Order: sequence, then C-alpha cells, then structure tokens
Amino acid sequence: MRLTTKGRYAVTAMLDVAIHDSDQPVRIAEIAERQGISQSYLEQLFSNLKKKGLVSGRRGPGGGYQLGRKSKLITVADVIDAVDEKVDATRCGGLKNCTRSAPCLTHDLWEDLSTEIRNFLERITLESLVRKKQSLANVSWITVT
Amino acid sequence: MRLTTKGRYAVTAMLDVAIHDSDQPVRIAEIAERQGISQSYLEQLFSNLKKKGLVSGRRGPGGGYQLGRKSKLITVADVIDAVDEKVDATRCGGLKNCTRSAPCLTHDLWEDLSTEIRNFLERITLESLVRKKQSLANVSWITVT
DNA sequence: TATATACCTGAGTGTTTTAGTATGTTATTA
DNA sequence: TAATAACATACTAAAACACTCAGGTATATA
Repeated sequence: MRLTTKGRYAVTAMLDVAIHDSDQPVRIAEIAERQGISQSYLEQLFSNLKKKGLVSGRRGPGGGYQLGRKSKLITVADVIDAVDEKVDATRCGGLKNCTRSAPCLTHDLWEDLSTEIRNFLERITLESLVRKKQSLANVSWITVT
Repeated sequence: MRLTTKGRYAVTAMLDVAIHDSDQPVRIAEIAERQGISQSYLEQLFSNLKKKGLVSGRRGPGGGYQLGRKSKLITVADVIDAVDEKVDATRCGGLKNCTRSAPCLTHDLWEDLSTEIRNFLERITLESLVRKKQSLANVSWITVT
C-alpha cells in the first residue's frame, strides 16, 4: 500500500467524474483543465482505472469517461490500488525465507497494520465523498459548478 | 502524508526498540541484524526520529537508543511523519492561488480524506502494537526472543 | 465517406526518492 | 587510552514520479 500524490491525482480525478457524472461522459480534457493535471498523465491513470473496471470510456465526439459502477460501490482503496500497482512491500516475498532471529514478527505486525489501513480506505466510497462536498456547498461561499 | 517502505522501516525499527526496551538501550547494530535493514540507513532514520524526540540516544559502550517517551504516547503517525518529511502535497501551497473553475473543491476533499487517515494512524500507538505481538506469542508457534 | 474528437500506446526525460555505502567525528565507558 | 557506539556528511545506483511527445486506433457526426 502506497499513499502518494499519484493516488491523490487518481482519487481527485475519479471524484471529478463522479461529481460531473450526468447522462453524458466527462472528457479527460475537462478534468485536466479543472484539476490542473497534465492531460497525457491523466490518460495513463485512466488507462489503469479502466483495466480495473472503475471507469468505462466512450469514444468519438461527445465521448469521455463514466464511472464503471455506482459511486457507492467504488472505494478509495480501489482507486489507489488501480494506479499504484502494488510492489509487495515484504522483503521475503510473502513468507518462509526470512529466517532471522526474530522471524517475521514485527513484519507480521506491519502486515496487520496495513490491513487495517486498507480496511479503513475500503470503507470510504466515492459516494460518501461526493455527499460531503454537497453538504459543504450548502454551507460555504463556494460556488459549485 | 506518504505511506511507503521508508515509513514501514521506521515503524518496524521503533517497534523493535519498544519490544527490547528494558533498562539498557538498544543498539542500532542489533536492530539492523534482527530486521535485516542496513545499519547506516537505519542511522539516518534514527537521526530523524531523534530530532522529533521519539528516541533518545546514548553514546559509547553500552549505549544505544531508547524510546523518547512512553510507548503509549508514540503513534504510528508520529513515526511516519518523522522520517517521511512532508512535501505539502497541495499544488497551491495551502490556499488562495488555485483560481481554476472549481477552486480547491476536490482538493479540499482530499485534504479531508488524508486528515481522516492521519487521525486513524494517530490512534494506533506503539504500545498497542506491542500488546498485539504478545497476544500472538501466546497463541502461535512463533518463538519470541 | 471524410473528419473531428476522443481513447490508446509506447517511448523518452528530468527530477525526486529510495536504499543504501563509505568515511569520518564525537562522546562514553572500561 | 582503547574500544565502542552514536552522530554526521557526502556520495551513488536504481527506481519511481510526473510528466511530454509522437503517433496511433476507434467512433460518432456531417
């Protein structure tokens, strides 16, 4: 599990799609403009997002990207995993061959910890984030476009 | 907030100190041996940990590192922050100058999200991790050294 | 059918981070 | 004083990050 700007970009972009998701798809050029992210870089991220079924693309004029499934069913963990292809962070490749004096003990604890973090991120859906935005919109001075 | 192997090393090392913390300090060489991490690299990590007061070092023979305060008062977030010096992940440096069409909206949402992640990691203390280890030791076949 | 628009692919690039190595210096204890 | 271990600094190869660019391919619309 990694938590970097790359994942942040992906979450931000997915959030943008979720917010502007009506009948017609959202163009990458729009997202790039709104979020200030390079268009080509976004295309690469969306390529990964699509592989995991998180978005579906429609080509041609009027095309763009739409959520691959309901925003309620897309978690932040899904998005981060899609773009941050996991290097297995364990030194021993999962098991067995770390025969040191304290074999895989703190190692196991770290695994537990990252499982907890994962579980946490799996509980946060795009829908909940969008809802949060909307409640903000009612309260604050921000104009929602 | 970043969550990488570097932070994992730091947490693992701190956990090692917490576990082997009796009256005498824990040597870096020991930790390097037990956890299979480069000694010099560990020294650099501990330099940062010390700056933040998470450990205190004692030089000379019989020296080593001890926790800077009770393990109950050291959180995983503390440790990760100490070694993973934060680049402010925001593009606009905090506020104001991102005058795009949707100013700082999804941006704010991401901030919220990372705050939540931070809060979560702040609830996990070294003590709780050590306790988890001990309960494991009673159940499993692992020999605790 | 032409063409505009969008997705898709791959290669390349400068910068930063990772995960060290290497070489010391300083402080403490026996 | 000799050994020990923290502390400090500089350097480095490899990887990842955050792009750019150049050229595709597919699909609507005119």
